Parts: sequence; C-alpha cells; structure tokens
Amino acid sequence: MHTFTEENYLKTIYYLSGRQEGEVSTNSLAEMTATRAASVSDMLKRLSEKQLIHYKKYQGVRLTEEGERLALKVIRRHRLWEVFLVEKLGFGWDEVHVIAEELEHVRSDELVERLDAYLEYPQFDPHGDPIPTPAGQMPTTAYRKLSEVAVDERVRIMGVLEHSPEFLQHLDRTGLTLGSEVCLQEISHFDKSVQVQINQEKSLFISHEVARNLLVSR
Amino acid sequence: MHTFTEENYLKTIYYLSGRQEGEVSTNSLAEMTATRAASVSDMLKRLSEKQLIHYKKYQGVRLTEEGERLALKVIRRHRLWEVFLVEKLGFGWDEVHVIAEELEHVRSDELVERLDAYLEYPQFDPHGDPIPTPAGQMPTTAYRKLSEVAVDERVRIMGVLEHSPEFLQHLDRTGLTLGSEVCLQEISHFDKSVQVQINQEKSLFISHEVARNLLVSR
DNA sequence: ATAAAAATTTAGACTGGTCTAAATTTTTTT
DNA sequence: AAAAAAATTTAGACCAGTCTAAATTTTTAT
Repeated sequence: MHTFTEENYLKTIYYLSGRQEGEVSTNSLAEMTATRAASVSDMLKRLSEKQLIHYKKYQGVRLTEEGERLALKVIRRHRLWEVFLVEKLGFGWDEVHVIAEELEHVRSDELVERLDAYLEYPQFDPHGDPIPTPAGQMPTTAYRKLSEVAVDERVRIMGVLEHSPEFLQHLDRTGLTLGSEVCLQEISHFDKSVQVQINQEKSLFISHEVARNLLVSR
Repeated sequence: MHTFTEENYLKTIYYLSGRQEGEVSTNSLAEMTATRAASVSDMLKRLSEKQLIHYKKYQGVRLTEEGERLALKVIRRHRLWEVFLVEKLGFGWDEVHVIAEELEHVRSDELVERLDAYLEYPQFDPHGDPIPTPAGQMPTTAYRKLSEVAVDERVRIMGVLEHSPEFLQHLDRTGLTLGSEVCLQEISHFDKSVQVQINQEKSLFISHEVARNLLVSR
C-alpha cells in the first residue's frame, strides 16, 4: 500500500507533467510540495524503486504507467470530494481544496464509487476540471483561455487555470461564474485587458491576468 | 496540531476508560491498537508531555480534560461519517467502521459542522451509539442488555455492544434491526438463551451471547 | 572552452512511530 | 514474606520523511 506522502508526490508529478513538456525537475517538485530539493531527491529514489516513476539522476522524472494510474486515482478522489463539498455541503468553490487534500487519501474504492453514484456521476469538479474515470483515464477537454478569444466571439466559461481562493473570490465578486456566456467586445492594445458582455446583460472589464486564467469553450 | 496516531490513542483510551473502572492499562492499549506494550509506553510518555493524559509509570493512564475533549471530537467525526456512509451512500452498518476510521482524521471543524447539518443533526450512529455534541459532551444513554430483561417485558432494540461485521451480519440475517420492538417470552435456565417476539410478529430464539450484546430501552 | 551559476544529489542528523530484547516494577501464588 | 509470574518500562535499533551543509553534475555565460 502507498503512503499519504507518496500519493502526494505522484499527484504533483502528474500536475507538473501536464504543465510542461518533458520531465519534471526536482526543484519544481520541491517548490510545489513545500519541501527542500534534498527531500525530493530522497523520495524520488524511493518512488523509483517502487517502479512508480522513471528516474535518472539529474535528469528529472516522469510517471510510469502504474504511477500515472495511482495519480489519477488520487485526483479522481480529490475532485469527487470537491463536488460533494460544494454540491451537498454548500461550501464555496474557494474553500474546498484544502479539505479535499485530506479526503483524497481515504483509500476505499467502494467509497469512491458510491460517492460517484451519489453525486450522479459528475464530469467536472467545481473548478471545471475533468474527473478521471474509474478506469483511470483523464477525460480530455479542449478549452482556450479567454485571453486568446477574438473580438465578437461568443464563448462559455468552462473552468479556471488558477485555483487560489483569492482568484476564485475575485471571480465571485465580479460575477464570473462557470457556465456564464461571454461575448468578447473589445481588446485593449495597451494592457491586453478585455471588455466582455456576460449572459447578454452587463458589460465588464477583465484584466489580462484574469482573462488568461479563465478557460472557455471552443 | 495532533497526529493521526495520537488521535487514535486518545480515542482508544476513551473507549477503554468507559469499559472499566479506574485507569487504562498499557497492555489493554497495546491489544486494542495492535501494537506492542513497549510502543504504547513510548507514546504514553509523549501524550503525557503534551498534557493529554494523566500518567504515572506502571500505574495506567487516564485522559486529561483536554485529552477527553480531543477524543470526543474524533469520536464525533467517526460517528457522523458512519451516518453519512449508511444514510447517504447506502453502505451496510457492518461495512462502515473501517472507512470511518480514516474519515475521522480529516481535521476541518467547518466540514464536521456542515456534515452534521446535512445529516439533519443525528443523535445516534448506525449502531445506536450516541454522537458527541459539537461542544464535546457525550450524551448519556440508559440502556440495558437484552440479557437483563425480565420475562413479559416489552422493550426496543436501541444499539449493539459488539461491533464486528460478523455480529452485525448475524443480526441482519435474523431480522434484529435497531428500532425493533421485542417482547421477552421465555428465558432458558439451561443456557440463558431467550425467546422473544419481534414487532408483534414472529417469535425468535436468541443465544445469551447475542442477547448480552444487544442494548434495549429501559 | 572554461568559469561561474544553478540544479541536484549525498552525507549525516532529527522526529514520530514502531519493534525486540533486556531490565524493572507490580501482582499473584505459595 | 519470598518466589514466580505478569505487566511495564528502558535500551537500542529501524523506517519514512524531513532538514542543513557539503559535494557533484549540468547549464549558462563569457
């Protein structure tokens, strides 16, 4: 059986692999897990012995098939619990990450499958991230960033790239919720901020920083 | 903050304290936690330094107020999750203990209180054990064992003393569910088994072993 | 192409939690 | 009240996971 900590490393390696080409570096893992590079090195050796990662010294790291399977299992649990916390317990989408970080390590397959059924097989978590299948497949999503949309295009907000409570609360305050329809009206050549119309109603200015963290439908 | 393991020791000390007079012994803790007495001794020293238990070498152990507060918090979480697993996810009462052992260590007060509300403030877990209050009080229950009921008395099954899946499944198979009304018809002088009538319907023989593990209303 | 900088790994130490074996204390038996 | 038995604690070791400091390797800059 795998430890809490091992699961966290696998999950983190998976996330980082998706954000860059090629192998994941020791330093980036240290930063993500809030530990020191030396500790990461030790752990990589262990994970490598357990055949959960491909690891050549100084050359970065990549999940094995088994490692990816496990990582996706953890991510599936995390995202299902997030749905539960928001849909059933009424938490805000900015509050659930920390709690789900704990719940994701409860290791009962039966529990996860029953939870999935109870939630009526959700496809996405409250941040619009796809929920891996029980078989360990990550559904693909083809979203663009709002910052890449052209003037006059009409798109729907489907997810966020940034997950910090601060960002999510900012979206709440400005009324940018998942599912909103957005029509892009203007792009500033000065600061790349965009003007959009939300749900055929109010018009809004969105900074480039915000726009490039909003995922929208094709 | 307290570790997983510390929480388990506190919980176990609480349980054992309720089952005997006086202090809890090192050996009984070792048996309950499936560790060795030496390991328990080490841990008791640590818990004592943290002021969570009263501990004098060779003299057994007792929770401090703070220790009891923490133990009850863990038990509250455990029992609320058991209600969730049975009521919402449809698990059997014989299946939930192991999963709740993990869920009980998720340390968010907000989560527990929201879960409590979501479950509509249950008073008892699926085995009839009372759920400690948010303030850290264990509700008192005044139950007898079915083995102590006299002939012709009419009582209601309120809980179980034994929690093993085997025992609970036995009750399921024989139709002895919590809430059933039981009328005691006869007590065998030979083996102390009892004959009862369930819900004014069928009559049933119950062994002494089973009867002394069934809790009934006064 | 070499020196400097950055990234990574190794060495050695610490903590929490466990173990076995040996020592000590308490309880029970005679 | 002593001897034997049982319970408990101590000593010393180990593992997982972390750290700092030092050594090594790779990358970048000159």
